[in-house]
Amino acid sequence: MTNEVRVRYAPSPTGYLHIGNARTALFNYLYAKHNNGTFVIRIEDTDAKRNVEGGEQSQLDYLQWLGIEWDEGAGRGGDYGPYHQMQRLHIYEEYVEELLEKDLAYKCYMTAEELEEEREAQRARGEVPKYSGAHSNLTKEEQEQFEAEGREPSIRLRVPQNKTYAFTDIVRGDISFDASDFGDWVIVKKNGTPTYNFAVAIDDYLMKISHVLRGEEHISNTPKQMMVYEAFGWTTPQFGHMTLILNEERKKLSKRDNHILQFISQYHERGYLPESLFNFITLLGWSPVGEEELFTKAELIDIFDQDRLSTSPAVFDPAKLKWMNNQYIKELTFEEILDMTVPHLEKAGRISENRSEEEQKWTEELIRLYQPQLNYGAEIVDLTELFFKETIEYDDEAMEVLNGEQVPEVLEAFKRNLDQLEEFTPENIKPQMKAVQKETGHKGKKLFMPIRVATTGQTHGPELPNAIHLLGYDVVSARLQNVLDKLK
RNA sequence: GGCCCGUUGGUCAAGCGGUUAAGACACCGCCCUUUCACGGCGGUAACACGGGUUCGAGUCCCGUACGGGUCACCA
Repeated sequence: MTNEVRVRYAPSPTGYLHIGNARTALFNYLYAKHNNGTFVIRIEDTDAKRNVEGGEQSQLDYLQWLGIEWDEGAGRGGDYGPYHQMQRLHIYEEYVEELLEKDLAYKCYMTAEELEEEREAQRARGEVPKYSGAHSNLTKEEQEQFEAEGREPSIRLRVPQNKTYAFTDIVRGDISFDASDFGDWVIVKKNGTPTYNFAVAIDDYLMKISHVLRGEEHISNTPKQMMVYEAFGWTTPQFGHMTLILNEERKKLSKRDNHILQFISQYHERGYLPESLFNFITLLGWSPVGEEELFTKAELIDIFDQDRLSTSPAVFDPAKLKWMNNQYIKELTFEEILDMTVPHLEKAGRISENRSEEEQKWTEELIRLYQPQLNYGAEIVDLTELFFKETIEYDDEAMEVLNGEQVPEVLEAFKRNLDQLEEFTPENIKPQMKAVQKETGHKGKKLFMPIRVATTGQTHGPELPNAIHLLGYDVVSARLQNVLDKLK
């Protein structure tokens, strides 16, 4: 037995990579890299009905996009393959045979209906539903009888009674389960494929997995897997169960949640950076020593410490992710920011795909205007809305500004000055404000806010002379006139 | 309902028997900017409750409450 750290992430291709999956993969990755271990990816595709087309590839692609690389497994090969469970059926068969021979497992011919009846009856009696063991001691003749009826058997593991399954969880410490809470459970379905808890145990053993880090929802699967190890006389890996990630309703993040973007692909599409997602997800359920929160992948690998995994669930806060992404965007070059924003403007139909040089310049100036506050690529569309609206509405806050008594005077003067401008450039526009100040005696908020609100419709917005320039003389002039008319 | 896990500000969280109970996001205020954004500074805000143990409990133990997970021939 070596001390080599080997961990795995074992997705099933029943969907796409979502935050919860990514988090599990991430911590396994960090643990492996921190300990110079091996990170394996195994595909658990035994539920053929639920597998979705392209799911596996998509998950692997997004893992890579996040910067989570694996050393062994799906798409990469290795010494312990194959890494798809459906290609390992012959392996499970051998082990099942062994259990059958040793009478540690047996064939059960009960139908789904019979089992359901049994459970119903138990519930009616106020008992916890649990397989009764009705077929645990069938005679050869009885088995043949069922076979003759055309029944297909499933195979169940004999669960030892009067036993406690205890383990020391890497995250939570000692956890134990009473074997009597479990009935003999199915290890091979009627269709011949192994069940999750069985295949996992076999594979983790054969792939020499040393540490199993997974979500808290697997705690109650652990004793079942321990039973398999026990049946074969194997020693178990170390288990560690990480906290769940919750939505703002404090429920496990589920695929049908509409408050929060669930899938990594959605963050990619909206223009989040993989580095910030990596950083952010790491801080969900784990905390570093010290007060710093922004870390590169290399730093995280270096400082990762499984003892600092937390035991209570974490609510996913999109606002903090935005902030963190903004921090990463600030490190980008302007070229990179263009790459992450321009496609969104194109897609929204705000700018043409085949832009003239002039439109390109305008676009770049527009994006530069919002660069400091940009949280994610797609946000540029909302942020810049005022530049594409025909008419603007003034909300209460805006109206309050426009109702100031100095407003008509300021706007009139400003408009008059703009009218006389030969070149409508930011450099020329700015002095006009100064001129209005001199002329009317109003300055600061009293000067700028009316102009800002009248031209942009917002009390918060981008650098004013540039915004006015980008809007163009015609629009600005019309908007100013419109407000002046209204105020009369 | 049984079993399992958890409970420090709105959220993420530090804390590992003695602290003025960190820090971050969000929120609010001030400063910078003649406005806005960025940035800087500051503020509001927390140990679920009840019993123990202890000279001393956010920290240890036991209950209660609340929250979550899981109870498949899904993974």
